[in-house]
Amino acid sequence: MSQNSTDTPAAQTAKLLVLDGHSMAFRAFYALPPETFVTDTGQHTNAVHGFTSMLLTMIRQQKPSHVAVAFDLDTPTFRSEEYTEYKAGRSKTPEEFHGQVDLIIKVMEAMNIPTISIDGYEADDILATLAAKSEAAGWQTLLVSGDRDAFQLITDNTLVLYPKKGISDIPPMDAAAVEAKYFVRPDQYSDLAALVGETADNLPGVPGVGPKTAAKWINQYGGLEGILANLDSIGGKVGDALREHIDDVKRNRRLNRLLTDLDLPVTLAEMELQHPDREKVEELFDALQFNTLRKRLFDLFGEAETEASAEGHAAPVHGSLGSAQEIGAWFEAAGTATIGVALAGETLPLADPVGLDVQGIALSTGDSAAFVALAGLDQAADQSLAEWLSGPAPKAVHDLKSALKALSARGLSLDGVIDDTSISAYLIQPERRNYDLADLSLYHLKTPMSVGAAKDSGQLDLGLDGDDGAQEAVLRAFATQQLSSYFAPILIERNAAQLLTGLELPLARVLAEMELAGIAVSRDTLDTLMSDFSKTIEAAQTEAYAIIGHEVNLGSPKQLQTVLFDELGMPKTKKIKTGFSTDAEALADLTAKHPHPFLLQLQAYRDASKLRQTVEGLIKSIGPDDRVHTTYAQNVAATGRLSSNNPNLQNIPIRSAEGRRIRGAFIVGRAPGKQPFETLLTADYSQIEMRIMAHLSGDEALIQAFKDGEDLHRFVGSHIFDVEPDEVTAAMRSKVKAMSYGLVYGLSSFGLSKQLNISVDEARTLMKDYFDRFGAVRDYLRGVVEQARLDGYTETIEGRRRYLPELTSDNRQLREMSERAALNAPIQGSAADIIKRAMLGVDSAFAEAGLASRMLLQVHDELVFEVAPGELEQVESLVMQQMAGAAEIGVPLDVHIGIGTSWFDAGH
DNA sequence: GTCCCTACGTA
DNA sequence: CGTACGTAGGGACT
Repeated sequence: MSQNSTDTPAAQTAKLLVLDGHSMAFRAFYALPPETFVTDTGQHTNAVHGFTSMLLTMIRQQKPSHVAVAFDLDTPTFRSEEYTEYKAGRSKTPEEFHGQVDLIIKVMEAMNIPTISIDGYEADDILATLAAKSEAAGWQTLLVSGDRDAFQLITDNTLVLYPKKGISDIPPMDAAAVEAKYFVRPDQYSDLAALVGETADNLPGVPGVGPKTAAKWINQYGGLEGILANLDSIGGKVGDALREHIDDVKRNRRLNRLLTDLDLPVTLAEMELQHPDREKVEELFDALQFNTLRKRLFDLFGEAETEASAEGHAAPVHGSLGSAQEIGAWFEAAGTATIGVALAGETLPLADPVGLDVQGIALSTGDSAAFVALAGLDQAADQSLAEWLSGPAPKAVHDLKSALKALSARGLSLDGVIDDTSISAYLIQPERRNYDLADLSLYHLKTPMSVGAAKDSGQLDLGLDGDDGAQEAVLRAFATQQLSSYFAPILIERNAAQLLTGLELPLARVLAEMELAGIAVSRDTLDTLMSDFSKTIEAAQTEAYAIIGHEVNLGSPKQLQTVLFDELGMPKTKKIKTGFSTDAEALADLTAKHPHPFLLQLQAYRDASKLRQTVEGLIKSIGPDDRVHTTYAQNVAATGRLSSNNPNLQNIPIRSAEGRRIRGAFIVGRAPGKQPFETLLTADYSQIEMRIMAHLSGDEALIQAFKDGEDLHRFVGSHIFDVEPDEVTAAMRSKVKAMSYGLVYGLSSFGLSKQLNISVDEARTLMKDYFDRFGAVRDYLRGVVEQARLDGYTETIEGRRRYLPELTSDNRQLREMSERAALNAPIQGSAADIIKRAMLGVDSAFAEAGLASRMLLQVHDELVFEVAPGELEQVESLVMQQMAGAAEIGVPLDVHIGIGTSWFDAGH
């Protein structure tokens, strides 16, 4: 325990940081997903990454002068010798954890940080010994451990960091914190733990005694010794239990006492924090594929140098910007770099199309961040900000469409946007389910979107700790900037840069306007429908109950199964996970085989309930402007289509007469403060997918048919049934239609036979005849899958990719599903490309012509417009022109236009 | 409250 | 055993 004088630098600057390596590695392991952190060689690195990241954060935050890491060994310890069950019952370490501790030790070597382990003792004993040495030298000590036993070591100069869950930014525990939590002093903590027991170490305590009782006794008798001396005077059931388990308590206390007098192979002085071995770090981090961490590490150690040498030099502007001068200076300093922009504010109710009440704007380059609160800006500052936002300076945002809507409510515009990371992430990975910024940051940058990580990059010293909204926005701005610069080369490599800049980003602006516009609805019409559908529902319900003689929840498939298959003894339908299907197809089947009045009432109930549900949803979403504002998602459909939600206006009924009535509730509206619009106009592509199929396959016969403007299905029918076009019957035509569309989805002969209610043989013949006549289509469909297997992706006419790794799966079901997706994606996706192109064209054409008419809805192959008075002719011609001219695909793009004061009327 | 399942509306 | 979506209720779970 001797302490020679060379071990002792100036006491006021020395601060020792010691980590319990194993326990922190475990914490890191469980905090980060192992599947995200794996090298090309298959080595998992999540624990290594998390551990290193946490260490860097601590070095940055705590600024220790000395650092060491202690590890347990696998060999027995004096504790397991005394008590063989010590730490027994712990689950085996997960497969993915293997090898990671060795890697952590290598990282420590590269960073010149000593690692210590001692045979027969645990890491916590090393921590205790080091704390004692440090204490004796008059240093400060920070111990990082996941073991609560370390609390006994807390003094005025020794603190313990006990990371709760994962690795979070929590302050170190001091004596006051221990007392607040456990009601005993740190030096009494081991007494308390001995009484209560420690599950993690498999040390049972006194049954029925928790921290509260233990603390009470300790405070009453001064500690375990006092309790032992007064054993007999402790009453109650717990007193009996204590006496009964007193040997356990004594054993616990012997085992949880940490040793402070180990002989260590390293002196305190040798723990002085040094510069990392640059070469070793480069080599190791290359192997581990730690690119972001490498930068953080070198930034951290590089920064210390520059900070020291650059004293008196103007640091980059950090912090809250309040004046025009500050704002200008920050942009000046930022130069021409792309700046991440994120908004802070209050989320508005779901029904409000604006979404967010903007209160501030966060900005971030790679190494400097700032926040501008909108409130309290003087006119000059306001103008300076507005000009920058609407100017050409390159910006990256996450979710451009939302930002545009929110800013427009503040009279602000946003230009110069070169990236929307929610879209670029989608173009890179179109199957991903969520594009939350924090998830993308973790997945792509391997960096949690946390205050700690940002601070390590020199980003967050803003003095904004009190303002969560601002701080969070700065974090988002930073993560957006980082992601954007990470994505930029990937987008180019994947041929997606043009798609982003030339199509999706401009489209976000068009969609923002459509969402803000919404579409007018007639509340009266919807109310009428509501009551009509309700009447149908009630009548069907009453009848159904009467028929079976009791009530049943007609909306419960489970209860219906009982009625249909048990009570009414109907033949079994197709099997589903929870029994037998009661879906519409199954009910139709049953009606054919086993007619029963209950089935009719059930179907009537189903139909009307579905419609009422649709109407109810619409009524709920009517805004104060008597309009419904949907939200389009640009990054949901894997094929490149848009999707619509809140409410979904892409699935408003049209097939049944009753359902179609709902379209009558969507009506022409009036612009605020202006005269009413004149009419609605719908424009839809006819058979766009078949035309794309003709184009992609290059089938001359199909192409010619489209060029000649023939009735496609009649034309195909005449070829495969070998009759004159006017001899194609309705039945033939509908078979051909089903098959043509089916092909686009990868239909099998089995599927076709089921759909058309014909034999599989007949279906097979039908398909063979089709492919005999249109051989290029068959060749194309085969080729698509083949090519996709080779490339790993399919491509649309705009180069939009869909990645299909499962085309080579051993699992047949997965593989065949991917094959069908591969057939469909280029066709559905190209159609999506074309209508998106058309939307941009229409938007520009309207703007150029100075029209007040506007686009309201997109339904995959249809656009809905509100036409201002006197503009009908122009709108019709521009829309036709832009939609038909959206792509040159060797067959004409036929556009059908309808006009009317409601969507229903316009659709006829 | 959350999740899965079934069902069903659209292109 | 036909692609792509969003929504809603039931029912089982916490």
